[in-house]
Amino acid sequence: MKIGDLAAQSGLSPDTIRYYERIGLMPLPVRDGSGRRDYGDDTLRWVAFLEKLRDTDMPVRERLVYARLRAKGPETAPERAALLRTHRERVRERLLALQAGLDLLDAKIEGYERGEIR
Amino acid sequence: MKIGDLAAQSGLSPDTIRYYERIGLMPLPVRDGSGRRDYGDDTLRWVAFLEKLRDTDMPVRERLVYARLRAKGPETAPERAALLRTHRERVRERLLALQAGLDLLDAKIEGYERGEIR
DNA sequence: GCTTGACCCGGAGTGCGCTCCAACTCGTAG
DNA sequence: CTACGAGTTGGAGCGCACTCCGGGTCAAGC
Repeated sequence: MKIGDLAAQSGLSPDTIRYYERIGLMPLPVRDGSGRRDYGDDTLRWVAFLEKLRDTDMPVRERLVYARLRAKGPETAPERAALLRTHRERVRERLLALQAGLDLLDAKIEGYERGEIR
Repeated sequence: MKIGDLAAQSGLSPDTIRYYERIGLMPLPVRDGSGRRDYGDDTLRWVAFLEKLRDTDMPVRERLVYARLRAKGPETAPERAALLRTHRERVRERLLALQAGLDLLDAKIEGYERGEIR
């Protein structure tokens, strides 16, 4: 799989993929005969997971920590789990805050609909 | 209320308040005898509302549109309501995505706990 | 009367997460 | 054989949302 294919299938741009590689989020891919990046399906799954983490607002720095632990080997599994648990707690809080915001919006829109807001 | 008091009560920094004023998010406050900003409780309520919108990821640009409509007068109420409804839809989607992310985290952490992840 | 601390202003700087660019090299289709 | 599209690199640039800075003013407490 070339970078363009990975980009198409992951939804990231080639530039973003190279950027992720530069900062260490993605492992250095093998290169084909003429120096082009060649990816396997494992990479696609990894990128997809990274995107899920991003979607939950995990900052790049933290995804980086996770990536480095993963690269280090299976013995880092407990650390990775701990990292995910910490992050999960933040996601839960964010979810609550967002729900509160949604409730406020509902109330505010209600107010507009009743003509109570000037 | 001086800018420091408003900052303390709203949780924003004085710099952020002045920044909001510069870009038009906040109305120009009255000044006391020596040129200092003097705020009333109405401003505190407005700032609090702005923060709630921010907490739901409404971008500054959009809060600005809302602020300008509000400043324009009561006849813009329908437009403001429409803006909030559009935003609410985005918040709902975000909430779903976040919930999906949370589910994934749960599953992943489960996997780590079962020792299924290398 | 002097120091202190809060405020003023305009503008520069910061951190994040990309995104774009120029200049180059390839492999393939016509 | 050549034109094209997709890839390569290092580095610059961008949009967002603040955040900080320097140099100044002013009112109140000691």
